[in-house]
Amino acid sequence: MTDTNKFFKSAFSVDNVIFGFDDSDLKVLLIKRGEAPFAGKWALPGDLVYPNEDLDTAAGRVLEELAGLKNVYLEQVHTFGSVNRHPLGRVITIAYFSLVRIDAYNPISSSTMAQSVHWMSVEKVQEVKDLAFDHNDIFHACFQKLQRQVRSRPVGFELLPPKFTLTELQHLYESVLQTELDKRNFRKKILSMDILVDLKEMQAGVAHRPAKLYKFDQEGYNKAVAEGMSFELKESKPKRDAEKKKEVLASHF
Amino acid sequence: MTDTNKFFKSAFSVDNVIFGFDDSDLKVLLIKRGEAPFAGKWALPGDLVYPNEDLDTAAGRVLEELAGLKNVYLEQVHTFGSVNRHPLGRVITIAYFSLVRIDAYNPISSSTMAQSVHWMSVEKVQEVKDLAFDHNDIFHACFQKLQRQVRSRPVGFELLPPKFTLTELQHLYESVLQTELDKRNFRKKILSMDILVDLKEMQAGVAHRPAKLYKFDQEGYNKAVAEGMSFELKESKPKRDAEKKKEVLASHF
DNA sequence: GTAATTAGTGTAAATCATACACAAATTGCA
DNA sequence: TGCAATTTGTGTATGATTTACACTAATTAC
Repeated sequence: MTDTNKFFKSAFSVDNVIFGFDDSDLKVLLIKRGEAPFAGKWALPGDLVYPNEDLDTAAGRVLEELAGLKNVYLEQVHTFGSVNRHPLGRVITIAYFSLVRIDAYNPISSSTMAQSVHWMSVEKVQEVKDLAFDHNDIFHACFQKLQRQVRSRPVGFELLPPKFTLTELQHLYESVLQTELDKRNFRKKILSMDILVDLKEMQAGVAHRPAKLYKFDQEGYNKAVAEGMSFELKESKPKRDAEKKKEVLASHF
Repeated sequence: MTDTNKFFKSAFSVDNVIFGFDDSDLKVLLIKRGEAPFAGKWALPGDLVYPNEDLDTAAGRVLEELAGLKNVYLEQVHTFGSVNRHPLGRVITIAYFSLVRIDAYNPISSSTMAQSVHWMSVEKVQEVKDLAFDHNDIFHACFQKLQRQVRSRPVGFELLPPKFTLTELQHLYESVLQTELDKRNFRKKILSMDILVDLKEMQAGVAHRPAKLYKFDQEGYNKAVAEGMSFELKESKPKRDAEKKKEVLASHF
């Protein structure tokens, strides 16, 4: 199947779609390239994988070098390997996404890689059609994966600060799913999952009724996962007849 | 991000978990290796990617060289790149799975790669713990992916002959999901999806009441997909109290 | 103290999933 | 010829889940 003397000049890199959540906006960390190819274009952070480095390690390294963050949630998404995707040679790239708390973000200015780093909202990224290389495709694949993930894992907890309100959590889900959710149904559901702890604390300094604060219950989550629980989400928009039809088909054997 | 002079001696391969369905058994195509490393061990079919070849093309080529099959359903699953996964050098591999009809399988005996090729049932593969390289991990990842896929795409149609009975289709689903399904509920559901055409033909030559034959309705499927339909499956085993609890959590916002 | 703002809460109706049993159609064989 | 064996094909009632929806409570700013 493999034969070392068939090796040819090639390399592999990792690229990382780093998601953060900030003031009701889901954002992605991009770098403005200073050098050719694609000088001046926005690109996803990435790097070649070192000879003695596992792929996941390389993706983690990129994140650490760029944002000073260790041990964040990281997931491999897809490998992009079109022959001509890189102008300087045959370079395939393994795409990852990661979830970070923007409030913990700690840019290392001395990074040689970071010419100009920017948290861009996903809406904006979706409008920028000329990211470097095939990074539009990579972003798209990773965002889609996140949207699927959020339905089966309470992915939100990596993105929010340690204490948060139910409204903040709901807004996070709405940003990820790019849809609106019904407040009462959302609360009913998420509370029934037994993955939140009511901190018996209140929000302070807001010009309206203060909200209760919650934290993520790691134990409750582990138990739920062990029991094979899945976390599903559905939008709450009013359904018209045409839309209702779909749902008939979406049901189960 | 990348710099051609940083290239080091490395390569990438594709490995392919080829699923087929035969007499109520889901099977995988394996090759018995004739040469070191791992001589005598079962391995997944794969090959190095050629310098001017896209990844998907390479995966398709492996399939064509080995089984004489073109244009089959092929999907990238995961990339495996542990530093020491290959004894002869740094070789990462991009894993694919494909779905083929065993009745269309057409082995090319002159293939230099094929020492000994065998369709092994997934149950058996799950018991064989010493596939070559990290192929146990690769198989596992691909089978899991198939199990997820089958819930959101009518994946079965690539695996069955053009005309089939509902019972055959049900057995296929049961093999993939490794569970039993309720006959009446399965039929109700799959027929409601509008992806099957009743051929108004009957099975012949069976020593019992003959079943109706169906074919896959490509148009109906395309339409359903366009409408954002999802195809979900659930097992039909009796639920005891402990199990019922999970389902409460599995519901939707 | 009043306006503005957001938090927090319950219920009824519709839909969907599940559990379950028997008659019909064919072949093989006595 | 007909009876045993086998598999097909079909409907309904129950419980669970999802959905839609509106008002009161708590706070700040002025």
